[in-house]
This record gives sequence, C-alpha cells and structure tokens, in this order.
Amino acid sequence: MGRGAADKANAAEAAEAGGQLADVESQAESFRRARRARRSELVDDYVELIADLIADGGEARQVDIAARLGVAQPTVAKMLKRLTEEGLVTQRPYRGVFLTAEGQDLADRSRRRHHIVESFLLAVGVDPEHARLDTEGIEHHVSDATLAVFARFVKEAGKP
Amino acid sequence: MGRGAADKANAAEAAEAGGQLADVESQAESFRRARRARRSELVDDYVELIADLIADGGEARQVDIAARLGVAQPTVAKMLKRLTEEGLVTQRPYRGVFLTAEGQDLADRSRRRHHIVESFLLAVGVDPEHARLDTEGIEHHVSDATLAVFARFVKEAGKP
DNA sequence: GCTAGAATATAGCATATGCTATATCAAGCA
DNA sequence: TGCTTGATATAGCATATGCTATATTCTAGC
Ligand SMILES: [Mn+2]
Ligand SMILES: [Mn+2]
Ligand SMILES: [Mn+2]
Ligand SMILES: [Mn+2]
Repeated sequence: MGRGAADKANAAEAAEAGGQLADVESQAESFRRARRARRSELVDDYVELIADLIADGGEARQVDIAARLGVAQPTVAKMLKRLTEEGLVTQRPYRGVFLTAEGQDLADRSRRRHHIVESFLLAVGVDPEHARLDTEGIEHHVSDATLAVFARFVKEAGKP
Repeated sequence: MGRGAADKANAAEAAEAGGQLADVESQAESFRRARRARRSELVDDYVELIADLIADGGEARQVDIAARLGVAQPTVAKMLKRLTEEGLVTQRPYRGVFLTAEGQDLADRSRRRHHIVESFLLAVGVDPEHARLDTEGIEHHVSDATLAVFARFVKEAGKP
C-alpha cells in the first residue's frame, strides 16, 4: 500500500460518491481491441490502395503507393515484403505488385467498409472533405455490428 | 520505366476507363492525418483515464491505470514519464499521478469527445456494448466538424 | 522501530513503423 | 548494342510502444 492520511480521506470520500467507472475488464478489452485494430489498419489500407491502383491504372507501383500514402518508398518496400510473407500480395522483383485471392478478398471487404463509413458520414450531414479525411481513420475501428447500422442508415436516408 | 507490352496495354486500357481515384495529395493528407491521430490517441486515453480515476476514486495509481488499459505496469510508468515531460501530469515518486492544468484541460476535452461519440452511436441505433467498444478507437479520428454534426444529431434525437 | 508485502522504478529486450542514403536493376532509346 | 534514367532493393538508423525480470521504496501493522 502507501498513501497519506489526506489522500486516504480523499479516496474514501470519492469512493463513496463514485463508482461511475465501467468494469475494469470491459474497459481493458476496449483498449485491447483498439490496439489490435491499430495493428491491422496499415495492412487494410495497403491492400485497399493496391486494389484501387490496379483497378484504376492497371498496375500498382511502389512509387505511386508511397505518394498516395504520403510515405517514402523504402517504407512501402518493407511493408510489401511483410504483405508477401502474409500471403496477401505477390511481387516480381523490380516489377509491380499483385494481390493474391486472399489479398483481393481483404481489399474488397476493406473497400466496402470504407465506402459505407464515408457514405454514412455524408448521410448524417458531415461535409465531404471532413467525411473523406475522418473516414480514413474511423473505418478501422468500426465493428461489423456498427457497420450494419451505418449501412441501414444510408439506405434509409436514400429513400425518404 | 519498366514494364512489358501486355502490362503497358493493360495500363493504357485501364487509364482510359479509370480516373476514379482521388487526388494524390488529398489522399496522402488523409493518411498523414490518420497517422498523426494515432500518435496522439495514447496520450488522450491516458489523461482521460487518469481524470476519471481521480474523479471516481480520489487517486490515479499505476496499477489501476495498467489494469484498465490492459497493459503491464512498466508500460504505464514509461508513458507517465513522457506525459510528465510534456507537462500534462506531475508525479511524486512512489506516489500518485496528478494532472496539470493543461492535462486537466486535455482530459476534459477528450472526455467530452468520447461521450459525444458514444452517445451518437447509441442514438443512431448501435447496441450499447459495440458502441462502447468502437468508441474507444473511433473517437481519435473524429474531427471537430464531424463531432459538431454528431452532437447536433444526439440533441435532435433527444427531443422528437 | 522493524518488517512484509504492495507499488513503483529501472534494465534489457522485441516488434512495428518510419526515415535517409545508396546500390542495383530493367526498359526505352540513341 | 549499350547508356541513361527511373524504379526498386537494401543498409543503417530513429522513435514509439509493448513485454519480462528485477531492484527499490513506501506504508501498514506488529
Ligand atoms: Mn480505407
Ligand atoms: Mn484507412
Ligand atoms: Mn476516450
Ligand atoms: Mn480511446
């Protein structure tokens, strides 16, 4: 233990008044989930962007990926190596990047989620610029349950 | 340069059909903002949690912070050192953690934002458990503009 | 006052993500 | 056919965030 009499009095006082905090384990689980999402969001952004570049221009090059992510080319090279190890993309040295079936699947799901979140923000009244900016981060922390609610809201808003 | 005739043809073909992608700089800015938010979200979560612990129990102890964040105690000790350097908290060795005026201000704003986001998710129809879980991550990527829209939605939903 | 036990502090390590600088390679073109 | 040049690969480094193991310190209670 270890606290002075004044601290103890304060603690006791507040403890009587308090108890507003959520359950410790529930709260810890929220933070763990947020940290887990943070670890996978880079992967999601990469495969989604690669799919978009291929769809739009027929190829995904490191320089273009780097420019669109706002990072340096070696940063992209390192991440592509990781994505290759994880079986999401294939690389031919000095050639372009291609998505595996698994990578394409993840890209499709990421793109869909991204689109729903952005459409939802627009539907609820957020201006297009902030909707676009905020979605890039928000999308990675939206559970399937919440995504379903967003999708329904967008659909309802479409036909009033 | 460097690509085969087939690739070149594909690229040209897709380029004609394509052009759906957003502006490179705009997109890069979205990703930069998301990365910036990721860097500050830990700080926000810490000061908000410290404020809650003090409000609820009269003190904020490393062990309790660690338990609620779901991390080990040395992880908390290291972060508190950083928060102290940044002028957000004060520490007395082997004693509790206290918020500076600046830290308390950040905590208040973080708590307010957290509350608005969670209330909004509930108002739009997300179940309480997923609202609580998702908010922990989403809150850090909501701009002031979007937050204002959320707050207005909650207010409107309150009086139908 | 001593001491046991809880809390905090510190050391050392691992992983993820970013950077700059530089070497290597491949295509297109002279 | 080579050469130029743009793209990719690699090396080396920095920072942030986590961990385990262990030393240190404080306070409560005897
Ligand atoms: Mn996305
Ligand atoms: Mn994103
Ligand atoms: Mn919060
Ligand atoms: Mn949070």
